[in-house]
Amino acid sequence: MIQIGDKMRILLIHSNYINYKTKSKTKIAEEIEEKQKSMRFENSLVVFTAVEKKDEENPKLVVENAVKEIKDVFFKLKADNIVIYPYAHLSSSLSSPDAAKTILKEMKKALARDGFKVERVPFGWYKSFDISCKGHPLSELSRNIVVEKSSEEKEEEEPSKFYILHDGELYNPAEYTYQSSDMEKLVASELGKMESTGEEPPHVKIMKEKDLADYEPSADVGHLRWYPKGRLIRDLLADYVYNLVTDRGAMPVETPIMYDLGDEAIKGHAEKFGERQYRMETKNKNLMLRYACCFGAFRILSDTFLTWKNLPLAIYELSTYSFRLEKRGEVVGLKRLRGFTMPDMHTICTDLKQSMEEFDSQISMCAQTGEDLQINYEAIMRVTDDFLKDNRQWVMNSAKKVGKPILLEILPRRKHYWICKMDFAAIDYLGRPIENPTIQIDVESGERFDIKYIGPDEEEQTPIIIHCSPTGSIERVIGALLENSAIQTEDKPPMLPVWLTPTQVRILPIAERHLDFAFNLAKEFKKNDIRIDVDDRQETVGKKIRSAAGDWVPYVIVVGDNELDSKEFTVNIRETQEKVIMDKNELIERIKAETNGMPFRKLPLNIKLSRRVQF
RNA sequence: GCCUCAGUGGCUCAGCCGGUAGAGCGAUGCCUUGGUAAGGCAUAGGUCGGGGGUUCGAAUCCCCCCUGAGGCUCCA
Repeated sequence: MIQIGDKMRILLIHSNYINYKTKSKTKIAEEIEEKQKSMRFENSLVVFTAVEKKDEENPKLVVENAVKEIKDVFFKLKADNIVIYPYAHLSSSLSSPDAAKTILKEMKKALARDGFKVERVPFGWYKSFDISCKGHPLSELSRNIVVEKSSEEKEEEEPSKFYILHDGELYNPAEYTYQSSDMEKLVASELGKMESTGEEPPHVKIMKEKDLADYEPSADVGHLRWYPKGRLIRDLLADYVYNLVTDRGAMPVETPIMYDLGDEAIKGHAEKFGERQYRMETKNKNLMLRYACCFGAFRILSDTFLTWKNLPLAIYELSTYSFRLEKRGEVVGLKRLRGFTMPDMHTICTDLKQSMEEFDSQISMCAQTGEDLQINYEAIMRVTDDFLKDNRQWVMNSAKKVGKPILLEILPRRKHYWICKMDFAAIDYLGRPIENPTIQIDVESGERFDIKYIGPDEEEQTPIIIHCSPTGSIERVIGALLENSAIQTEDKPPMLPVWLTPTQVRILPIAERHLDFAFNLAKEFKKNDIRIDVDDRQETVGKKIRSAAGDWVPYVIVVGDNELDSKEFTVNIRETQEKVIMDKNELIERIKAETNGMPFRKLPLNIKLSRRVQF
């Protein structure tokens, strides 16, 4: 909720000139230099300012908002400089003089930092002044500087309560006997009891080594470049989620990545994010880059005529990209980025009951992605105390749908837009969670964005909205897969699921005379939608085997004189490290079975390894 | 953002009580025409993250900035 208190008042005058002369000191006068006793400014935007009592509660925000307003006006005019003039008479509830001085000084600093020519008239003196107002329509404006603060900031927060929820019973996390070490790690991390080993998560090195992605120093921190193999995996994951949600009836849309903060609903939803927004100013707009697809989705829904017969209704978008201005020290690898791609589905439901049914079905969808991606998720369900009291039995049943014990967080009161959410996390090599899929029941945005549907009684109703990212961000999925591979190294060779691996089959010809045969064989696989390449480099077989292992190729076939006449091949199978004799069709069938139901894209690399580029 | 640490050929690193760079892998060329995790020889490749300072002289010492890692906090 937004609170609006008393606020700073400013009067803005676009003047031909202003000059002032100090007369005598008051008790609260600030010390000034001789030259400040009398000054004149030409073509100035004069900002008469009264700092109010309430402004003392959040001086930083007041300064920020005042500066914003001043800049807005300044850009519309052709003034040369800004003059901040303390003017107590605008207010009947003044702040303390010290607070006022600090705020005025900060305003000047902030404007100067942004490159404006700005002066401040001495505080606490009786002054005479002359001003010549230009008199055009915009030359006299007054503004109230609104101090907004979200309810999250006010008063001490009561801590949440945490339980392990196992078969409908609640356990104290400290006394619970964990069956899964991942769950134990997740709980430790959630409750702030993680011991850190101080290492870099291994996926960062792997993503570079395998030519998937890398940092882009010429962008902002936390924005990546993706090489062809990484791009392929991203695309396959995008296809995967697209199929997943459209099979369930969601409708894909695409919406802008930036929004006008002049729109009250946009602004209200954005404020929830506080400082983590990327903002940009154009000539007369204050814009933000989206941090999720909510903005576009809600705007579509609020402009759509809906009746109860349409609901539940889901629209889906893959946000290439979403932007969050994460703190510098927190940005790392694929785990925490400032620019990332997130599948984002919004389902609008008639009422809480319908949203709870949908929520249940989306739990199954999220759990399914864990299986398809071969990633182990642990789950956290977070509910407000009120919601739990009213829906205890449903919460217990929903938790069971996860199929294993979950962590339950009970928030004493609602502090976000949701009243119930489920988060799924993979655990990385170092035992830290990577939060991925999420489902949230949103009771606030329907009203904020003026989304309505016609109910059975022909009355307008406000719907409940569910936010869901079935896999979490694409980058985090890849991060989790790579972390998994680092964990796997201990018992089996690291690899990706076959449907996601760039080269699925590699042919190693022994000598040059086997090349034609190798390429012809490769064609057969290609025809069957299998990504295949040929190591045609002039290297020994040993070296080619080694290099195929480095590329995590799941199936490797060596062809030489023996194979030219035979229909059978010795296939090196990475997963089991066995050599198995198979004919072509057996291998094709095996891969088809393994990748059944998963999306396919062609290999975006030259089939000849001799022609490949290293990134 | 704050605290701690780091930044040397494409990659991994050595050199760092000041005297203007070195290895292995990789790359390129030649030789080798091969049967399951590095065949041989040779060559090229570095404004030592950027800027400033101290000095006769700085990769090396000092300051600022950039980038990266870990922690604090939050999240997809």
